[in-house]
Amino acid sequence: MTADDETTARPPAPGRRDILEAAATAFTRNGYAATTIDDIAREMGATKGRVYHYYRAKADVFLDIVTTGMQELIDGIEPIAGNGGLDPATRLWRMAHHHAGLMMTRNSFQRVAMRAVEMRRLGEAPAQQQALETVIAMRDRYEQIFADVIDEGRKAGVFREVDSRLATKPLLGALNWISLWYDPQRGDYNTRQRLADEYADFIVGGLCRSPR
Amino acid sequence: MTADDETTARPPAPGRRDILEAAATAFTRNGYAATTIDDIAREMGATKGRVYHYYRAKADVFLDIVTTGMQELIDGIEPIAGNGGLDPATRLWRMAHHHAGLMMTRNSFQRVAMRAVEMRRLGEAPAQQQALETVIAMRDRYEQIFADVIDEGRKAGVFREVDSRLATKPLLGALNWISLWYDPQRGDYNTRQRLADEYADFIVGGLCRSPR
DNA sequence: GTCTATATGTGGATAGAC
DNA sequence: GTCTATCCACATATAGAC
Repeated sequence: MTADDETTARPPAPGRRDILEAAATAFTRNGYAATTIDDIAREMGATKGRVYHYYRAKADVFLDIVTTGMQELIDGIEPIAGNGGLDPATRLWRMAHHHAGLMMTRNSFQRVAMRAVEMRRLGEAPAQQQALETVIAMRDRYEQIFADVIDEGRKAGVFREVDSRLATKPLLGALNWISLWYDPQRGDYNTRQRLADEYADFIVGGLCRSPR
Repeated sequence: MTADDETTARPPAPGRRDILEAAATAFTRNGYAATTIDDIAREMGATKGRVYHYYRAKADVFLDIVTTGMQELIDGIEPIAGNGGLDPATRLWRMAHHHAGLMMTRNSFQRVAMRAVEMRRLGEAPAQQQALETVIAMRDRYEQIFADVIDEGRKAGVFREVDSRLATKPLLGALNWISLWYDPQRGDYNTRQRLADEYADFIVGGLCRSPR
């Protein structure tokens, strides 16, 4: 294991943290293209000199938010998916529950991360293009973790006969959509838990064999 | 019923159709803010003079796409929701199926429409701001149509005990997400039907009483 | 109705003071 | 490490020819 493992993003350095938080908030408010570097700087009570001291370009700030967000997702569900002591339906329920939670508690980062995946290009720089494709690859890996658990449940007979890879689409679509409508200002711990419960029930219910 | 009914958008005039199609394609590719009027014009083999002959501003083009897309959604499901001859689960299944279909066959319009709802502002002009809020209102009405059918099914005992309004979130989230990953270039009629079937099954299954 | 200029504002990125 | 000042490219929107 090297310190520069390609498939694992490390948390951002302390100096960059404030910038990422401010930028995530600003991107969430107005979207990537409509957000200016001045917006980001103003969000943290500074000027753009500060931003450009830590990042070469706006796209790099964006990519750092996105990879951080994706890594948070992966770190959260991998231990659940790999817990062989639990049956597949329970694991899927907990994975969905955890994912839903992150969409709320880490709303700005996750909302920005969700947007990145639908982008095709992110500018002229080939390095940034490659970074964007790395993010897409992280998303694919993430979907595959869900697909594997679905396959286990299907073979065990608890889930319907579905194409597991395709089945992740409505499942994660429902969950990801939370990042678009949930208002992080509102709601306490309990309401978030109840909401995540509802989502997890809905998702596992949608995959289980029909009662008829 | 007046010709200028506030709650019903009419289809765009013929001269505007080409512009909307081109703009929807361009917005889908690069997003609203990153798309230039030149991009839109180039998309239809013209120059910006043409666009500005029909629309005062880029935001107006955007809003015309969005209201058209939302109206297509409403027109499609209202007759299904109002069909008293069908039980609630069947109606919900068909509504979900139809919605899924529009996300694929009308991908560019629907993808742009989905984006509008998450926007808070769309520029400085108050008229555009008001138009954006009208779109949000259309979305709310649309969600309510689903919520009403869910309530019927809940009272009839076929659906779980859920907050119907909240239940529309995972349901429509799963469906709307299609617009983000589906590639309209690929897939024929049959594959679209199969996909819509899967989604409708998943959604109705997620709301039905658990088999246990 | 559609085009080619062009006026005008704005935003990403850099240079260099402190 | 943070700031101010500035360059330069580009995009919206307009004016006016055809």
